[in-house]
Amino acid sequence: MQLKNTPARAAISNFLINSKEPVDALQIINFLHSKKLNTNKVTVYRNLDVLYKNGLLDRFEFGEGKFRYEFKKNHHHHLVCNKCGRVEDVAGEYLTDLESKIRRQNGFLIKSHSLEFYGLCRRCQK
Amino acid sequence: MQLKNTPARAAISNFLINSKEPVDALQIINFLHSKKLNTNKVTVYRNLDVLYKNGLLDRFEFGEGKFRYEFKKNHHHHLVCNKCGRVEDVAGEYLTDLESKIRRQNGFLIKSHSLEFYGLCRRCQK
DNA sequence: TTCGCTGCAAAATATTTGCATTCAC
DNA sequence: GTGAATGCAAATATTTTGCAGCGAA
Repeated sequence: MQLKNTPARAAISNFLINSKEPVDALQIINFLHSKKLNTNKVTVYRNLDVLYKNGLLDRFEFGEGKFRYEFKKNHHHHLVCNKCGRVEDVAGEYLTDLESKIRRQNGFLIKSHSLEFYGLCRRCQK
Repeated sequence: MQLKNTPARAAISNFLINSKEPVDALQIINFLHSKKLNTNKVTVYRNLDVLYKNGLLDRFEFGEGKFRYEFKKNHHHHLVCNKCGRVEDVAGEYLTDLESKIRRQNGFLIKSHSLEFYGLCRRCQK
């Protein structure tokens, strides 16, 4: 499928690119409204879907009952603060040893993994 | 809070204990209905909530947009098959080295982590 | 008897679908 | 012009809340 560059898509992509942490659909909708770009929420969901399916976005769940998206970047994991909700990145570890062990022991062919850490960020420990 | 042993709670707990993989609310509701125990879905959700908050259940998300629960057992991770949807366990690795590295480098205090692998189970590779 | 549990109705939240119209290329 | 994108309304899926009555301990 041939992706087109519409104002809504550009704004959504821009917001995602500039976000410091994975964002959910509502945050995008609120941002667009604050910019007087009154994009319909359906359009936001459809854009997230298309961008995700075309491999431009990564999608995560952090135990919140909703999805969060971020522009694809180097493999990394997330540190989710249980207190303030902030999400920080931590450089990706490929878990290669563990994955080959699983391949040997379970016969399972791993395509991807998802690793999140939960706890207290530096700021919230004080 | 003082937990009581009601028929609904017993049935839900039993189903969770006997399940080979984490289950969602709907699976529990369907099971109860199949047993002619027409427990209301609200009761199921409330039981999951109470059992989870009392530390009897673990709660996971596998990128499906809903929660799955399982009776608490030894620390382990999940192998989620992208084709048939089956979930298998893999013995827990504590990621201790990685966690202390994160503690040092990010100042983040880790309380828990969640690690899921996605790919193809042995059966679905054939 | 008390406090937790349940059912029912309704609401809240997150996401998806149908359809007609508009727009990017 | 064609296929993709959008808006609106409506629907679906998951989960939560209010309230009155019931039941386990």
